[in-house]
Amino acid sequence: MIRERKKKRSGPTRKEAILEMATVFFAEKGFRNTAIGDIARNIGVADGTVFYHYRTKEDLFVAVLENFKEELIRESRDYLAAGEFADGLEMVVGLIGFYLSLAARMEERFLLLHRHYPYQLAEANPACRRHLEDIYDFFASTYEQAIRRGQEDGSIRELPAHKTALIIFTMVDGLVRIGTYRLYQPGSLYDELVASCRRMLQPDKV
Amino acid sequence: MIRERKKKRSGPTRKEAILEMATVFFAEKGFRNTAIGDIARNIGVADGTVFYHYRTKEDLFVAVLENFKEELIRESRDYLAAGEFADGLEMVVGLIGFYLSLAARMEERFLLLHRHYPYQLAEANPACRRHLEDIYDFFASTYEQAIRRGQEDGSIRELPAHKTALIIFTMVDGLVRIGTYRLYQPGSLYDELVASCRRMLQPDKV
DNA sequence: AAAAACAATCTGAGTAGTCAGTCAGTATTT
DNA sequence: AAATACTGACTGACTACTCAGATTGTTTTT
Repeated sequence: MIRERKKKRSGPTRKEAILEMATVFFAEKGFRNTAIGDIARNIGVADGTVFYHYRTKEDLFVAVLENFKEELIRESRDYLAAGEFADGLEMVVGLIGFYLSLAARMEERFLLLHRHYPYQLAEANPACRRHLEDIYDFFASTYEQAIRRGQEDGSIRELPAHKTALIIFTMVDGLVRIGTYRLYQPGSLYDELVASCRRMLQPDKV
Repeated sequence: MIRERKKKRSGPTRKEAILEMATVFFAEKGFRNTAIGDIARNIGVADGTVFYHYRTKEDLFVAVLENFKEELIRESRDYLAAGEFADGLEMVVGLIGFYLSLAARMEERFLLLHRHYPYQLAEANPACRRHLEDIYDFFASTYEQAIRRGQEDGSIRELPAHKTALIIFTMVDGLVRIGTYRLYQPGSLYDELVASCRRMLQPDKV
């Protein structure tokens, strides 16, 4: 079989192609409903090739999760580095908008986090658990920093920063989930969500 | 085989036993990871018996969901009928507490709603979709009623009742989910959640 | 430069296992 | 006798993973 050279920068390597295709399938159909053969066939590769690069299906899943985590965190860091926020409260609002835009842009991949499988796997697989914790810790601590900043500059009232961060993150992530389920049309909730958070965080008027 | 009589009130019928055991397995292990044989073996019944009462595995799942929906709504109605609330805001707070206690009491069954499978099935299976919509509509509209009542009695400010109801429900349900995943210890978030909601809903002090 | 040796990558038929659903026949109830 | 409830061996389809051998890429030797 004639195969394109691959080390010489001609697109993704096969290992990368497998990871990408696996991401699509795991997100869209779930772990159990994805056959290794689905992935292999879709990139024109033999089943065995998948197992050459990833020891087991589970390993492949964890690699997909790790890859997604890294992209998530990288993009978020970029946003935070570029963004200038008037105060802590505006930073919280900015983060909410960013998370929602990220979820819209990576809609398919976010499904990975909104399925039950990874959390189940996390109980038996420490690597999986670590990736999930990394993701949640990253966002929770980012919200927390914004809240503390707001408390210093007076845009946010005194309240437990960590707990409040978790509550806001839960809220925003829940909104994304509702959108995915298509039980409600979600888009219109954004403005109200931001307004609710402002009321929740702002100091009482004096 | 000697079999206990069943129509004569000696415990659940076999059909009911199958439904119960299926609930446990679908909730705990998911649809795809539950084999009909698991259910049958655990109640000492042949595989064929399950298919005698439920045409397919999918039908059985929808029956489980319907059953859960009915219990959820029945219990909630009982709570609402019994509860006396000082005003609309206290009713919202009461509902939050009730939902969390329900989720704790039916922890296993709530997993049914926190898996992705039912929402995926809903896209192809109208009965499944209807049950999910019934559940979400019920809770959303209950919160909405409480908010409207609060707006009449002055305990809640002017805000879009329906959207706010969805936001609060999302928040509370998200809290339950976080608890299930065991990534954070959730219990301690309850007080802060209620405090956040009060701030979100209360009129500005004048 | 060609050949040979070595290493890395890939292949796909094969294995062993699982499981939803069927059905012909048996047991129980009415 | 008829209807209903139940059985469990069987079928057909699927699938994770293996492995012996093929192909390709790189390095060393001649």
